[in-house]
Amino acid sequence: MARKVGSVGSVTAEAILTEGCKLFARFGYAAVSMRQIAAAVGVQASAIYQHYPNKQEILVAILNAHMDALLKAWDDEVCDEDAAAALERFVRFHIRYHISRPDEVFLSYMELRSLEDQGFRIIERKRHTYESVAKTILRHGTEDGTFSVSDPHVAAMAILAMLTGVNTWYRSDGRLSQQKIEELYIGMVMGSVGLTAAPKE
Amino acid sequence: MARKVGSVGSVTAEAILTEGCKLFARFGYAAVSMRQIAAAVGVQASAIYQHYPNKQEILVAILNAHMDALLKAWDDEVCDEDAAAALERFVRFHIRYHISRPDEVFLSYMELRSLEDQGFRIIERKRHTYESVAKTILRHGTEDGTFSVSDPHVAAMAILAMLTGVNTWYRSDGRLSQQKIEELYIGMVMGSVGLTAAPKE
DNA sequence: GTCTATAGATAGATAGAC
DNA sequence: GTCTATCTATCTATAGAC
Repeated sequence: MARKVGSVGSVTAEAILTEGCKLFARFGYAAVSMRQIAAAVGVQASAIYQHYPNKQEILVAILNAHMDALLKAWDDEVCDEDAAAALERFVRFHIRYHISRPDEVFLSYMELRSLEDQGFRIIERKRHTYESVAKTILRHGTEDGTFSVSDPHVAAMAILAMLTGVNTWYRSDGRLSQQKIEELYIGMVMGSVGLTAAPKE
Repeated sequence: MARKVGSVGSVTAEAILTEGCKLFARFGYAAVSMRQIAAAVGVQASAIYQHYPNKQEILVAILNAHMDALLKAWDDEVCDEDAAAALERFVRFHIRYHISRPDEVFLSYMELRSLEDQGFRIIERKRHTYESVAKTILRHGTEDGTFSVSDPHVAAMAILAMLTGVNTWYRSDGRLSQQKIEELYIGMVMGSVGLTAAPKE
């Protein structure tokens, strides 16, 4: 058959990323075939190559889009405030953003190993950029005496791991609301950097 | 060729788990072929089937052995002590144990999705058993007033994620000694449960 | 217990029609 | 832009020799 009636390339290209992300997150990059992705999109496998040169580039495109969106979302959120408020803002932002995109988050943590040289370097760089957001907040707060942190780098990695870990147990129909979860984690994060009371509500 | 001179089945069976673990951790379960595992062990692919009925059972055996060893190691360590000391002991234990087995740890977090029904249930049960270790320490410490924790379940998951996250950045030739890392994390964990000073040194 | 050989399925990717 | 058809490679797993 020739082109489907009403088929639009950009729609298919986008659907490949969406469905690929779901499938890769669920079964793993290596375990998912081009035919599976194509079936989820509603085209034949060969049609995918019109939009991406190979399977690897689909993964790179998914992770790239995720990291760009994450960095952009934080840029839109950030404002001038004291260290404690900035940390609280960051905790809320990270939890909210990551909870709402479980597949992208899981992929970007689990499938780094499936990236080949160039793709890996690009994604890794963006990950470091995001990590440095947390690190900078902690360093400023430590320098101005707000936080008691011996090692801002380790503290940033510890806090990020703790926050991202929400995704391993969070269920939208679970016992706790997202709001409540944010409060619990803010309490723990503030405690971990030496603050006992929440800075401002 | 017939049996290799000096070949011993139990040695091969063990080597399949060791090499399989390394390969699965590095490339992912689905991406690793029986031929790759066999080559690492030094036999032909078909020899593997003398020891494990299929690829899936290799993964199950690796994860099972890891979880059993982890639970046993904690059982050997645990003793009667107050909540703060127990939490400190747990933090040190978890970091030390997980840092020394990066491949097993990575596998047991990343490849749960590659487990089929029965294997998944078995491993998941053991993981819950381990999580309940942390949860029980936090609950007791909260009940006797040592800790300020609003939700022991969430706190346990948060602390476990934070501690396990060490594996994502730790390098044995890095800037920080294992001892120093333990101290840093103990400080953060104690802070996160509302304790400011280290309980005992 | 391990080998060689191979069956049978499925993978990523391409060619050419429409 | 998508299709059908197909190439070539590789996979898991088994059969049977030693």
